[in-house]
Amino acid sequence: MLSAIMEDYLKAIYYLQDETDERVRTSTLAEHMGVEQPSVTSMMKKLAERDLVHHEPYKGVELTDTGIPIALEIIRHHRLLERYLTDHLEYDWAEVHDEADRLEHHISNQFADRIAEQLGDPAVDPHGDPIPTAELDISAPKCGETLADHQVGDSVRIERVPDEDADLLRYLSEHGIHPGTEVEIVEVTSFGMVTLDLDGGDEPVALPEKVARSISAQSLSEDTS
Amino acid sequence: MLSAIMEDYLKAIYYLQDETDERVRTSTLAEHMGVEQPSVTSMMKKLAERDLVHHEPYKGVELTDTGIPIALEIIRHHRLLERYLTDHLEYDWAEVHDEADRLEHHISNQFADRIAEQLGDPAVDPHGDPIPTAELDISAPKCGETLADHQVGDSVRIERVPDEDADLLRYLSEHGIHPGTEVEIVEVTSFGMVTLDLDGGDEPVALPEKVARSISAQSLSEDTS
DNA sequence: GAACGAAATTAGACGAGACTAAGTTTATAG
DNA sequence: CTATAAACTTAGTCTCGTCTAATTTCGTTC
Ligand SMILES: [Mn+2]
Ligand SMILES: [Mn+2]
Ligand SMILES: [Mn+2]
Ligand SMILES: [Mn+2]
Repeated sequence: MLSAIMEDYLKAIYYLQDETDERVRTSTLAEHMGVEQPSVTSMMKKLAERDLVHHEPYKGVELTDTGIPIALEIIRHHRLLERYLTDHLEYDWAEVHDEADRLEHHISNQFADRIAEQLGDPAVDPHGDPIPTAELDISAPKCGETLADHQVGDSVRIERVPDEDADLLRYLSEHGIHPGTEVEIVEVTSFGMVTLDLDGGDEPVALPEKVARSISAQSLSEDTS
Repeated sequence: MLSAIMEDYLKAIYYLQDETDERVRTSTLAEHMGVEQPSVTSMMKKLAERDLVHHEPYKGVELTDTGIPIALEIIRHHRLLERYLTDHLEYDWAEVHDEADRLEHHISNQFADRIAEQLGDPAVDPHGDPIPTAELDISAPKCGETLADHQVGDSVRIERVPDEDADLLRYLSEHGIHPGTEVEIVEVTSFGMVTLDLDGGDEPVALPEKVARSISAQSLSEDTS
């Protein structure tokens, strides 16, 4: 019924809506999809026509109750595929995003359910993002705190990393940083460089503050359990 | 570079060319693709433009040396996917064709190579069709003899079955007929009904002659080895 | 070898999804 | 409360892959 392109728009709206909790703006969507604004406006009309989004002209769009489960279905496909590619097909986590971004539109729900079963219904994808269940329940979207929100001296556990920049992912995995890794923040410079010490020794790892702000991390304080 | 649709045309031309060894006619292709003739003509122009087919107006098309490997790549994807779906994801062989027919255009060669490796580089797909290697070598396209070519009393081994009719595949597997099954032809009626006896006992299986002609089968005579 | 029917091609249109250029609306500043 | 810049939408065009209707070519028959 829906084209792959329409599905990608719905997915993008879901992500952006999740981030800001406001209506998603045409310009934001255009940038995220890599198209010009008029393309977005025209697509929003089509999606509104089908009751998948509510479009308030000049104000932005949001997913309707019909649109949300469709977006979640695609996100489920995407994240299950990523998990499957890394766990069963020896893909590097830096390579999985593009492959999943294509395949997510073309696998059946049956395919998704079968690989979920093979994987033992995993809760998160290789980058730490939660995988919606077959009933499309999704756990806590995003826990808020990032590496940049902590102080020098804090010990934190990496929760999730952004999955779209392959170069960054390669850099991170080369330096042993995955969801689950425990690190201590050892330096934050005035010019925006964050340095981490890995639990497992080795060299400290430096990250631009912009990157630090894109990586979720939770305090390792007493009340962690 | 090529759209999924273009790939499907190339694949169709390969199949049809393989069957008849002549140039493929516009009408044949139109029927196979489920489109009208002018759609085929216009697509053939585009493919000829890119040197993937040679189009002799009013006579038909054939794949060029550039077009053949592209068709074989898609066929490799298709058959590997079918094998993978049945062997690793518990699909029934009647369900795999449609899923593979979509995914074949969207998986990378890397994905294909990885599942080939996991499967141990299988030579044939679940329906008995040969799988091209990563170097795009393909073994004996089609051995010629079908169930309908044998006499009453002959014992034969099923080599391959057509993979596009899910109902037929369900019927065959319910009656224990797969590539590798050994059967004896026990009756051929004047009104086109072929009856088989399975090696493993049970009831005889009846097939319309049209179906019998679509199933490859090799004599189990002495010189089989 | 002319005529006819089948097969193929050309011509023209449409929907999807993109673009550029031009016109509106909104928000913000003075 | 008006002026202006940014954001958004509208208008019109393009390519892709399809369609129907009209025309051309081929192969065969008389
Ligand atoms: Mn996608
Ligand atoms: Mn991911
Ligand atoms: Mn296909
Ligand atoms: Mn097959």
